[in-house]
Amino acid sequence: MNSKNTKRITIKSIAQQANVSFSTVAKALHDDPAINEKTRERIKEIARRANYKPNILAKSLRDNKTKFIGMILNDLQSPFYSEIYKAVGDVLNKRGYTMLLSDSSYDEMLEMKNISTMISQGVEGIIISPVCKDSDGIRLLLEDQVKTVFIDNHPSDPNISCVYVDHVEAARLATEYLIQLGHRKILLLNGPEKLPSSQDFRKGYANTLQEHGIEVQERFIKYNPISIDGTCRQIDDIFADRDSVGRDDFTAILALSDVIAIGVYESALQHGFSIPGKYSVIGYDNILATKYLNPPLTTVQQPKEQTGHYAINLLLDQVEKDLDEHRQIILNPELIVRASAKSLDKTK
Amino acid sequence: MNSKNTKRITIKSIAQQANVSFSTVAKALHDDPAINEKTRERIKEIARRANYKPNILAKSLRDNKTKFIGMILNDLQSPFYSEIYKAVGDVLNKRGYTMLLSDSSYDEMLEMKNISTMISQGVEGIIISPVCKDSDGIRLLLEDQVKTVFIDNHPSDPNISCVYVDHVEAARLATEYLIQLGHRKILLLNGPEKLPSSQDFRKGYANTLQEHGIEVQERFIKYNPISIDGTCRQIDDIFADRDSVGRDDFTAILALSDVIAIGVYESALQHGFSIPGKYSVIGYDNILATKYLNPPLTTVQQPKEQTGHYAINLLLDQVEKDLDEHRQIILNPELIVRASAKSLDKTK
DNA sequence: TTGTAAGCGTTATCAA
DNA sequence: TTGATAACGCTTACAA
Repeated sequence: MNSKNTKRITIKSIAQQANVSFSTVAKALHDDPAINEKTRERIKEIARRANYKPNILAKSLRDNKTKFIGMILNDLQSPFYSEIYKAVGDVLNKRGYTMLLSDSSYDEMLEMKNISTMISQGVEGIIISPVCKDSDGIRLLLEDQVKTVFIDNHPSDPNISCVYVDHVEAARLATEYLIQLGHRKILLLNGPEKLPSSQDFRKGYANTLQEHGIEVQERFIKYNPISIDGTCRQIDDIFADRDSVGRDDFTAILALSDVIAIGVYESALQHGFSIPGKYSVIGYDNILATKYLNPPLTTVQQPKEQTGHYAINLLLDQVEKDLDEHRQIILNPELIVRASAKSLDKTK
Repeated sequence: MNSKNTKRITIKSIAQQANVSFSTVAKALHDDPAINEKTRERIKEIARRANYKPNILAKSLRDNKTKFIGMILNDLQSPFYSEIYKAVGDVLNKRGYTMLLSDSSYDEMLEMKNISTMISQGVEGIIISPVCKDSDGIRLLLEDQVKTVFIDNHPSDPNISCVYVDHVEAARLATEYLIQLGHRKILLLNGPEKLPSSQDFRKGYANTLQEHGIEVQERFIKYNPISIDGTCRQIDDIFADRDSVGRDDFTAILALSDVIAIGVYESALQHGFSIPGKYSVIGYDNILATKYLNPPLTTVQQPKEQTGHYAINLLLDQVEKDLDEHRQIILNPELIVRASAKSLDKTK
């Protein structure tokens, strides 16, 4: 906004210049045919020269429509999310909306604050990747009847729309594949424990082990931040015998996210172990560049762009038609076999 | 926002319930000591129970402060930008601001629209990575005296603050290194031609060649979108002899962005050439995961988080102190030697 | 201690 | 064809 000394151009200031009332200016700028063509053009010319831009806030206040859509994610930097909001942003732009973006950093308090602020700002709808199920923030969203679409997760309340990939199935796909390759001791690097996707992923992992008669050991399930550093610290603990799991207790690693998998790659460099020689590794998301890693990362693909498109279209439909109809869209994960996981038999 | 049938909680509606005037409510909610403690608590309790959230837009309209900061970038999805706005977002959050984010997609028209919308929305400042120097959008920014910080580029007008990495130097670093390795025919994959960073990068490349007595050939400088696909199409053209450059005319590739470099990796897979066997490759940005590529990508590091921090602090200082002081912060690039570029001598 | 009124920049209704 | 007026929700003198 301008410095205090430069005053804003408004319909009023234009009215003064044009020697008409401000409501005449308003009409002229809206091409109201009631206004004399000459005055209209004269006014529009003045507005143009002054670089007049309507104050959307004032307009919003008046007609109770802001054209703001809020987007609340857990890590703006994550390539996983960025593909999603790229897709969302494109649609928003085309349909004349503006995106308010904020980052909850996997923190329930911050999420609450973000939601609250956005409601205050009059967002017409929110796309959120929730920190956990049933947080205060989510309760607020429900009580205030804010149009909401969950992504990356299904809400426990059916009164909310959502678009998500079936994480249970994703973990099943990966675990099944590892078992086929002969792995029975699989370390699960599962991100933040409260994260809904983490819980589902764990379920898919555990179910599949059980189906194959393999015991699920809690000590094989690790919760750490989704970051390269966080992952390295976990592996460091294992290699320094500070963990209940020893370095030779497992043969494969399943990661909740490709970023975590990349953390394992970093660890491999640091500790000098080989992938998939020492450990087979499978990631999740299929983010940019995983195909070109050394070795190419075997991972489970999430349709990220699709997620974004579905989510924003669902939301905008609700917003524009003022519907209270809810839909749950479940997308399918897909195993992408590359070279970071290999058969145990051949290695022995 | 709520459905049409659910009406919003306002100080007025609370006033009705509490049987006081709406200004009493306003004061009570602001802990005005003038209000009787009992009434104050009673009012606050009603507000709490009703989940009252102030309408920030109305407040903004009144006191001409929105606490909105706009961020306009060229590709939301790019890992390069996402590290930057992660940093910006963190600061914004802490200081009570909200980020409006939009994507110009390297399109001058879109940029203009984005700027214009944001001004309409009353942003108090803008961080922009401009599509080109001297666009209409930038002119608008100047005329309206919007507090602005350029990133990834230096404005031709000194009246704008900026934070950027010296792209000329970055290209020099990379080119110098390639020349040291014995390369003299270096293909430059330089992104969109109008992009300011592209022009600087080219300059650094050309200057360095000349300093070493190597002729700068226009046909070696290619302009393509910054994407894997766009890069592949360029290499395809070369391999299909549809280009003025033949596949054996050069020994190294310098890319304006790691994303482009990754495109070359994809091409290598498709056409079966080896990196650095056939071509040495150097990228720019040092985005996530480039360290683990096969081969690890030699690239030039940009301090992205730092860029974000400097930019937002610079901007917020201007905004909050209403200063018209401008600063240009130049950050230094750094060559990161890994394994995608190698000496020519040894290959022969 | 509480209430009244004006104003922020719009839009829309009604009167002139 | 143009102008006056009220309203959106909030803050803040000022009056009671």
